[in-house]
Amino acid sequence: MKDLFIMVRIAKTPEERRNELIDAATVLFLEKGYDETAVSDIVKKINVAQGTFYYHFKSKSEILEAVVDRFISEIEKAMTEISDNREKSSAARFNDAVNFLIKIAESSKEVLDDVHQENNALMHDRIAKITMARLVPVLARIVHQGVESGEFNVHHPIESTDVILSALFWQFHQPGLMEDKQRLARIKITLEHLLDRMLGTADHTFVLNLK
Amino acid sequence: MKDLFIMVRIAKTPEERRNELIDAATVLFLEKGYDETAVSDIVKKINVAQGTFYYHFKSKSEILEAVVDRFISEIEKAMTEISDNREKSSAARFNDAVNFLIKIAESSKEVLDDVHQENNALMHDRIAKITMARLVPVLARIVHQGVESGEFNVHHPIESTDVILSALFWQFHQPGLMEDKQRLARIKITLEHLLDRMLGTADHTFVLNLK
Amino acid sequence: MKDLFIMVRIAKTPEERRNELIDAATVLFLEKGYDETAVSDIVKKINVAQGTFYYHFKSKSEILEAVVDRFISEIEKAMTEISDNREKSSAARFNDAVNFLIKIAESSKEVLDDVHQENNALMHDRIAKITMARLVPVLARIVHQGVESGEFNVHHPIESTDVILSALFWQFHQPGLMEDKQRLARIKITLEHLLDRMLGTADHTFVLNLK
Amino acid sequence: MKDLFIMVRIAKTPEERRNELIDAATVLFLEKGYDETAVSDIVKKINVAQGTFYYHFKSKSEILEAVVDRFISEIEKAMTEISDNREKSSAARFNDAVNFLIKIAESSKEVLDDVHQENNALMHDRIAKITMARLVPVLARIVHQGVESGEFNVHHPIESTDVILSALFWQFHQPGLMEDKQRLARIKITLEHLLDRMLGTADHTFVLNLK
DNA sequence: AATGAATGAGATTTCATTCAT
DNA sequence: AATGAATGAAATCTCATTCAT
Repeated sequence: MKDLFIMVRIAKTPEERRNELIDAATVLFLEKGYDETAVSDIVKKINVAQGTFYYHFKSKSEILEAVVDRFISEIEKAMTEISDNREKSSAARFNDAVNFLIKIAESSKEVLDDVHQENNALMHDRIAKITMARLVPVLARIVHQGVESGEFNVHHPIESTDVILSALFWQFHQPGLMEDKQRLARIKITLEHLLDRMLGTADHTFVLNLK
Repeated sequence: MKDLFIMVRIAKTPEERRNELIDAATVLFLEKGYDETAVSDIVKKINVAQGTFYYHFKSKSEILEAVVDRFISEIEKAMTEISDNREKSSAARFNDAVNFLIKIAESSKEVLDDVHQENNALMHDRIAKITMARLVPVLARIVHQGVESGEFNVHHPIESTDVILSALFWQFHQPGLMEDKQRLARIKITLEHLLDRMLGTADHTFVLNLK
Repeated sequence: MKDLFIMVRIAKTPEERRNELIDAATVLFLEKGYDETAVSDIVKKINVAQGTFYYHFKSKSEILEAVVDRFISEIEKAMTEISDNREKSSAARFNDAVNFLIKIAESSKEVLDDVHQENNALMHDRIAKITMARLVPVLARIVHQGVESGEFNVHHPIESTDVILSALFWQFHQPGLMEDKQRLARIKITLEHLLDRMLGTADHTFVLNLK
Repeated sequence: MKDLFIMVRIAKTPEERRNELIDAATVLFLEKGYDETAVSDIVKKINVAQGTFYYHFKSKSEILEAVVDRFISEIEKAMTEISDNREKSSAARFNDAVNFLIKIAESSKEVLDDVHQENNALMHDRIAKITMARLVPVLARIVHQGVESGEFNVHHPIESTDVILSALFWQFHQPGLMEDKQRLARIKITLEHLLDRMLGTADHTFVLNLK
């Protein structure tokens, strides 16, 4: 049967192919984790030959880089938009930012079942580290503005943002969190409260989209 | 060279051998990461045959379990001691607990160079998750007592402890943190300050051993 | 816990232990096949140490020998008894012999599920070959006597017996045979009929216990 | 020596390579038995890398399947040809068929020395079972036609064929049979005679090529 | 007679990467 | 740009057997 069909060779622009590969890899890395995903899985998913992969990427780890980069760029872009929205107060923008992160966390939870979540330590770790590195400055700017406008009361904006973001990351990284509604409710209240305290805002300034 | 000598057969009690193996594995997992460590590396390190490993552990992942378990048991034990020290105030005990975690983080940093730290995502992730799960209750008890004695002002002790611990974990997980002395100093001040705010204590209640 | 009990060392006569080991091995070889059975399985089954095995048997294959030998000796003994029963006609004794083989086949089918039956190729093969070698003379004697008494009409008693036995062996070796009642009924009639023809007896001389 | 040369990479069509591998495996399985043959033996025999094997077969057992399949297909094809030869009587065709089986048995005996024959229990068993399943219908058809044309006198063609074939298989499976010329002669006469009786033909209808 | 920890060879399998076409 | 067969190193795990006690 295989012999009856001539494998049609579709040449695309390098960028198109690269993106297809990154798309496939993203899904697989999320589903099965980086280590558990073979290069052969990636190429099979978009029906190209093994060699094609190595035409576009030097190695398997290079595509991880690309996946992570693209993922983060998207987040960063959205975050920057939120941060640049001059129509909202600093507190409102900070609130938006946090809720955006929550949305991201939720959508990736949908892809990852608990069993596979562990396999993702590597990718999650990378994404988290890089995201932190890139997001902290953006959010810190909001904080800084908030301090200047008198909305926030914070000593070290950058470091505080760093600490706040790490706390958020960890919380949303916990498996099963979104399912335990009672716990989620307590976490919501706690986080909102702690944000108020850490940023020196009045109670109930922040409202997280956790339900 | 190795080939010229027939290995001398030294029988030990299973417990001894098991511990030797766990010791070796711990070091290697920290140095090179779990995936990058082969069972053959472990046995070579203590000069036993490959089969010896499988006499004591059913699989490679079983020894990871053992490594993690032992690591955490030690931490838990120390933490419980700190927490049970009735001679100190809640704040002092909480302070001790945090400094103990810092000490652990520092000593594991010594083993892990930055290059290899990434390989450790899996083990770090496991340790972190389990440690959190086991440590949160212990620390939360301190917080709870502090609330009762009026030292702390916290709404949800467990959730707050969870958030605080996650923030700490993340901070100390950051590569190169301990080397950047300036940043470290700012982080120290920030964390101390945020702890005060989150726990509702007077400024400068907490003093972290970060230098 | 293990430390609290002192493993009681029970010394038995070599013959007792040997037999225990053969018993265990027989069951395991039937259940899982020779290759799939580890020496460690055998010793675990009767709670003795690995070394004990090698005190009684030089090698794993030696115990297979022993298992097969004992199995066959039992068959041979029963067969000889049947064959020596001077109160019955040759045809009746031959009939008894065949039915005895059927009984053996049935009882081993009970132990072996179809999945594992394939693993038993080796043991079955051995048993079959040796059984044939030892049983053919015994049965051939009955045939010979039957020829002399005029009951049978056979040219080469030994070779004929050999052929008849091989046919029987194969038939009963077939997986699932005993379950397919319809087929079994046809096989029964066919075998009875062919036996009559091969031995030159009147129709319905032989009645096989297949139901 | 081998280490000094880098293997030249020769790409062939999957079918070619697959067949090369099956060829090599067939010989080795016959010579040493399935268990005793390592995948590394197979690839060494045709000078390809270990990985090449797994590019073409999912597992070692898959190539056993392939070996057996090909073996049997060849037999089946030849048998069908014999069976379809309308120019010969049923008896003549049945005779041809039996002689063809004898030829197969003889040629495989050449490869298998007695010592290694035992290792082949698994493969022989498989081949025998499958061959029986596929050959019985073909031969039974001849028998059936013979009954209709009045050449044979048989009650249950299928079951009778089954019994006859099993007897033949076993006989030719016996080690050393072909070497013991005297015994072979007696077996020849006996089989010829029993075939006549079982199929209800006149004496000396069948002539087996055993010498 | 018995113990059981230790041995070590060897087997199957995976997979990132290469390269001739 | 793409193909896909081939590579080969490396890894985990099994198990018959040994041997000091």
